[in-house]
Amino acid sequence: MEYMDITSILEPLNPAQREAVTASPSALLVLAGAGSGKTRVLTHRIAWLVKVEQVSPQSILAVTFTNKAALEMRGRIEALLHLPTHGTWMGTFHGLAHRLLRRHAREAGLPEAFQIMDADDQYRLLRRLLKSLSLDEARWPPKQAQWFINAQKDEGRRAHHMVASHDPFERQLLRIYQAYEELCERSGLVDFAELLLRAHEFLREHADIRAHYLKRFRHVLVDEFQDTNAIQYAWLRLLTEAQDNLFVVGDDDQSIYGWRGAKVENIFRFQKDYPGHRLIRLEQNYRSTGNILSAANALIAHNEGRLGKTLWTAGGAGEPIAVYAAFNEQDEAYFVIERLRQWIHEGNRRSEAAILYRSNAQSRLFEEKLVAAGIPYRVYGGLRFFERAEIKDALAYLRLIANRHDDGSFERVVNTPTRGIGAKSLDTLREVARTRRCSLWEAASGLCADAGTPGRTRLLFTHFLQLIDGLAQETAGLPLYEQVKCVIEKTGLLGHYQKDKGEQAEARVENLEELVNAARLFDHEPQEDDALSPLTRFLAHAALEAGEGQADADEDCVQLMTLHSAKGLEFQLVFLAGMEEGLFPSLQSLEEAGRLEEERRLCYVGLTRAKRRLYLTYAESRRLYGRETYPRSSRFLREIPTEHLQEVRLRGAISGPPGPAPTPDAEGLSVGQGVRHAVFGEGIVLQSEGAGSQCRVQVKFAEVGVKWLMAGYAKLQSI
DNA sequence: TGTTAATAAATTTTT
DNA sequence: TTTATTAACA
Repeated sequence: MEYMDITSILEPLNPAQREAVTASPSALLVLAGAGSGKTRVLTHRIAWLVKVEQVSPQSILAVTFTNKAALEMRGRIEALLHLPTHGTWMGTFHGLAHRLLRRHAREAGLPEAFQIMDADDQYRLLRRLLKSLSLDEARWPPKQAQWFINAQKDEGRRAHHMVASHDPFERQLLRIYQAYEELCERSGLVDFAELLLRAHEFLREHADIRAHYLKRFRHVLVDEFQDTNAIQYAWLRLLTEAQDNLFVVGDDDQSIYGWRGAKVENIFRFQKDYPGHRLIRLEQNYRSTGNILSAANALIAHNEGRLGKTLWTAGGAGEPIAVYAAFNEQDEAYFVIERLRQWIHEGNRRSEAAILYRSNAQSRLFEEKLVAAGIPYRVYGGLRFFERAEIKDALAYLRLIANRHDDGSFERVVNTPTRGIGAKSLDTLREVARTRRCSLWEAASGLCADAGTPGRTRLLFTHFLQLIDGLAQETAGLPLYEQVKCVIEKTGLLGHYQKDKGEQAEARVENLEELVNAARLFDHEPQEDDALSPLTRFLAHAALEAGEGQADADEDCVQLMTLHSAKGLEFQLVFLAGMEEGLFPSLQSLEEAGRLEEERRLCYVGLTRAKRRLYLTYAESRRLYGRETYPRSSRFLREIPTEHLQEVRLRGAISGPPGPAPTPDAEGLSVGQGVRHAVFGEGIVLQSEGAGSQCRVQVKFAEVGVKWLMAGYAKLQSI
């Protein structure tokens, strides 16, 4: 019987995969190309450890980036082992850090009832904070402060670690960071980056507890290693002192989240920090045709400093990649829809076709045309369930019940539905809270007790406070879904949306009902975490797993998504739309050298999503932000050898040599192009207007900023 | 308090 | 062009 199990673990593997799965103890880096069976290696490795090496599932720590990946891994391992895996710490970095912090809240310096803020909560908190610091939002955009703070935390830097910069702007940001930390501390709030940072600091500073986990986790496995940021890497270092138990899988060519703090360099650091490591490359691809792979290989070869990897397939070359030069974006969408129609007509599944694009804004036209053609489709991205306004309102009430001092939640619902508590009352309330350095809840209690407060204000606040206190008492012993139900009814939230006759109101009511349902299902899930109340667990779940984007996943429909969200997926038929300079690679990525390489990796990801048929399309003219632009075709098209491409011509006529010809406009200038000016120096063309002698171009110069120039006079030199 | 007009901005996104 | 946010208004 044992023997059979080993067969099922090893048989589906190729030699390289088998080598990785059965490797004896040592740090191991698996460089897994797109479609080379990365997840399979990871899951089979775990199965191997448990079945053959007799490692207890409890001593395995497996980390992924998304909940989806974690779920998939768990499912596949259970299928492989015929065993439940609940004893295994398997989850996202954030999920596991959260688990650690809940377990050791006191040692980590957190209140037992600490709450997790999602990005939106964090943004709102910062907006309030900036206001309370009397900083002008226009000069200090909350988004920028948020970005700054998260970037620091991702690097493991606390405000007090940082030396005040000479740059006054950064100095102010640092002050904001400082104030933000204090505010979070005071209100028991933890943002996403804080989960990781706090867990790291806590493990670092508590040698005894660290020793416990070091002993426990005999094996640490990491998926998508190229996406780890500095603090995640430091975290892994702490947990793998033994040096021989870290198994990471990743692909430097698929690192596309550098802008979010991910460090491909971690792969190189790994090689230095774990000198005894082994490196295994998975280069056999089971997904795409030979043409697609050769194109992808050729494209990515334009990047420097790669670890190097060449995908190959045992299958045939397949069809060439089709390139279509559309007149404009309308024509492009029209072309794609026609080909989709054909595909469906041939009896293929719609869900096996995907339209991929660089930016979300591009989806609109495809959607319009798909609607007109009556083809069902699904757009990925956008608001997820737990991010919807009405759901966040309901959760805010629940959070207030769990923790009265959660000011963000207080502000969110104190006047939702309207209770006559307007901006003025809130201003006084905030003022009281600030001077007394207390929470809004305490400030409101204070106002109610103070005889000097105007009667109306006092009445309204008393009402609100009683509502929350009352709800907390009433729902105390109830099952979770009853609690949720009670809250959305008694607070008037449900009634508020039921009365509303707006377009979205009906959907909102449905969503609130769905929330009750989600709570019911959640309560039935096996309880992994010890002493936590169901409500606390549910709130954490809502923040950490925001849910799916759209519900109608079961219908067979065409998939629309950005290149980023396509990572990890595969489709028989792929359209890569908008292959234009300035769009893809995006304009802003042209300004920094490293970012162009990331765009190229993104293109590599896009190409390797296709299993059988791939279309690359671009428009010779595109309306962008209400202006007509005449972009050049993407350099990425030109980086693919023409032997793998075939230009598509509508209306039959077959053209001469395959491959896209660059299409400069009359002046030889196009958006995104680098230029040199005799006086202003080097810059990038942002847009152009008019034609012939009237042609004007807008150029962003490195030194003198953005300028409009007459193309005829400026004597711009292409670079 | 909710609506409307004006204004500004405009990649990529998971946790 | 669309979208979001904000200030002014009824």
